[in-house]
Amino acid sequence: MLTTADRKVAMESILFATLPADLAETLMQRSATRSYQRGEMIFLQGDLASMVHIVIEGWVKLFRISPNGAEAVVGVFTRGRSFGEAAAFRGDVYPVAAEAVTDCKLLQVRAQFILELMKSRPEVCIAMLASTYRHLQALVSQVEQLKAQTGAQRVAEFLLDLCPVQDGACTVTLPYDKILIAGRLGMQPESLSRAFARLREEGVVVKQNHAAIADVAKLRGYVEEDRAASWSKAQ
Amino acid sequence: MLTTADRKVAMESILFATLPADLAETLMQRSATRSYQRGEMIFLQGDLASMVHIVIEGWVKLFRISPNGAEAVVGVFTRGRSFGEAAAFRGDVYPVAAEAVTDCKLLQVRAQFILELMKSRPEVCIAMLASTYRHLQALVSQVEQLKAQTGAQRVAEFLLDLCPVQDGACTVTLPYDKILIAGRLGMQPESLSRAFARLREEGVVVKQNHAAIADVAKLRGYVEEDRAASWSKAQ
DNA sequence: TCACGCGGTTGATCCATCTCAATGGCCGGC
DNA sequence: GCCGGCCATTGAGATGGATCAACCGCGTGA
Repeated sequence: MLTTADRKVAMESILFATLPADLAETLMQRSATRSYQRGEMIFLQGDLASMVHIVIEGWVKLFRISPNGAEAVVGVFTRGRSFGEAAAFRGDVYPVAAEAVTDCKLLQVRAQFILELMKSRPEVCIAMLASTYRHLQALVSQVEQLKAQTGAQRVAEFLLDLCPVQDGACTVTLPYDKILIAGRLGMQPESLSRAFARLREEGVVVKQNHAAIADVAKLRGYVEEDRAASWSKAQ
Repeated sequence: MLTTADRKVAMESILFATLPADLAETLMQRSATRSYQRGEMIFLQGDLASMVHIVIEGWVKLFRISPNGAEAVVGVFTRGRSFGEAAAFRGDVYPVAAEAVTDCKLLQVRAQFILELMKSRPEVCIAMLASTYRHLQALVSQVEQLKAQTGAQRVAEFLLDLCPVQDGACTVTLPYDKILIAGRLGMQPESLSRAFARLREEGVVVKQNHAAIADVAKLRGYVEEDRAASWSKAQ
């Protein structure tokens, strides 16, 4: 059931935010919410895609199992993020699998409804393109990070993304457990642990699921350091 | 100037292929081609995006300069591939830079024209979504490869993508120089060289810009091997 | 209450890749 | 034809991260 609060989250989601209110309302009325338990699969890689999903509550992990059996986390989403649009609009199969990493609640919209709406209202298209664009952006920056940054730098950037402020001190809450953070950042849990240890000398203290950053601007400086620079510092 | 052959390439591009012929024609007439020399910048990361680009001829590299100065290649495109859609439709800035890696010719369409067309013809939207989806797919699989495969496996997969056949022997031409291939695969030129050397024992012989694959199916097997398996083989 | 399992940390070691350096082949200009 | 520069390859050493193993703290359930 969609509560008023749920409705608000959905309306502010990337998918619906740029949509005229009446259209969003129509879509929502034709959609269902569904709850998943932690660990439950939402869909599998290769499943036929008929739904677009919007996270109302909780955390969802998108990942791919590569032929050699390794798991690669492609995204970790929480409230307001939508996923599955691209595949669902094409009536294609999902290129990734989705799993609930906490108990969670999703709003699921039949892609067919959206497609029909698109035919009559072009602004729906723009909204859909906008949300796909967000995913594209996120992936581009993920590729950049994987290719051009060390583990500790990726962790630092991850923390900065959680940070509400631009400078000064700040404490952030780690949104999900460290194993998943490690996966999201493309490393092993042990390496994440060591990355945190290394960040300690950059003024980051992690305790439980909280990270205290002494100086946000300084940490950003660390992310922007290249290897040569960090080497010269070590001399 | 658009020759008949150029026109054909554009019509078969991801962007136009799913578009009704009359619409594609309209767009093409309102667009210009432009040639770039090897090494010339097409646009910079952060430039205001007003054009959608379609490669008619040659090769284009999309890349990001990360804060620490390292370059991360996000894509390398040739004829029929379009890029810049997402940013241009939003009137946003390009999240990546584009450079001609060979002399090349592009068809450049004002995003504004496409947007106007979308308002009257919803099928245009679907075509745009489809092309954005292709980019998304490519990025997802790039992330997977970076996270879950060794360098030599990524190189092998790159070769297999170039392969026109499913099994047996095959010779492929490396489409651009090795430095760029290395960048595309997220490694240094030296590492690419060593990866080729390692693939020699999988039946791959590289000479100049040609790679001879003795057994395509066997190479695919190598890609799907995980580290444990290759380790046990070494014993 | 205690044993157990799980998430997380730490240590030791190994392996892949980066970096720096040297060399060899190819091509274009003179 | 020769020279210089660029690309590609190879070697040696440094480094980051993975892997394997041990260990700690905590919560849970018998």
